[in-house]
Amino acid sequence: MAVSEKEALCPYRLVLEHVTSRWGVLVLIELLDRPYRFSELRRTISAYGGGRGVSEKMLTQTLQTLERDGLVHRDAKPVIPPRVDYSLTGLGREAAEQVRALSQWTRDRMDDVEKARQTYDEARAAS
Amino acid sequence: MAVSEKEALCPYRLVLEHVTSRWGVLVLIELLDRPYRFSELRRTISAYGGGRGVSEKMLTQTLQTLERDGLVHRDAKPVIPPRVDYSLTGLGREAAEQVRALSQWTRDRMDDVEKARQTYDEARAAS
DNA sequence: CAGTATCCGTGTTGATACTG
DNA sequence: CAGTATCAACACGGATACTG
Repeated sequence: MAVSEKEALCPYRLVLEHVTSRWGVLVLIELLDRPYRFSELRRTISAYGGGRGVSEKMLTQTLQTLERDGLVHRDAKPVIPPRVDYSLTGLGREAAEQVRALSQWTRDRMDDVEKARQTYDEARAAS
Repeated sequence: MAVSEKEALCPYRLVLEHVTSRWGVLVLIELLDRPYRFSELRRTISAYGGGRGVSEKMLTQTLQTLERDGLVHRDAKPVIPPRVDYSLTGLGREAAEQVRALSQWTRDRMDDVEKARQTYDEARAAS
């Protein structure tokens, strides 16, 4: 997420980093489908593949940041046990769509990238 | 950039992180305009605003990663003093355009974000 | 369930010095 | 000029324990 001295960065860079942050990307993409509850979101994202999932802490942090930026809407129902639904705001939806597009592109071009890597690695294996 | 255990992440997530990494974003956007030499790129990006600039190390790392992924082309001329030009590949240009779009969107919506933040902060200042 | 608070390992970052 | 190598700091991310 990057929160430290990045307060010193130009504001828009900051938002960009929130949006493109490790978990920010996944949260936005998931919420594009439908609203999610906290744990539900956690499970879904964790199952996403690769490394282990999000810690509660990181998911909380990510959601709070995105909420503060006005991209995510938090709806806490005053019931017991607690129930909180997260969804995208209009602003958030715009961002999420861009992110999804980039993510999609990456998947589409994966073959080219892998090929490029192979070429690169072979070239320097010949040292 | 993120290079550690992220080797364990699904490959496309990895590329996505390269592309959206702190300096990766700026490199791609700058190279969209024209080719740059190493130091030139370093100065331009550093002047970008906010925090201090890229360290040589980080710029090198970023460029190497992007080159390996086939997004950036490195043209090292065998002269003294050394001269190396960096430019986008076709693949890189596609990525860069997406990134620029996202970056542009962020700038455009900055006002809304700032407003949202203010609202958010005020709401919780009333604690 | 949905968080908060705290602590700690480790990776990423960046200064600095050096090389071709 | 265009890097590489080394080292130290610090922030990030996660595990754990606790709360409403």
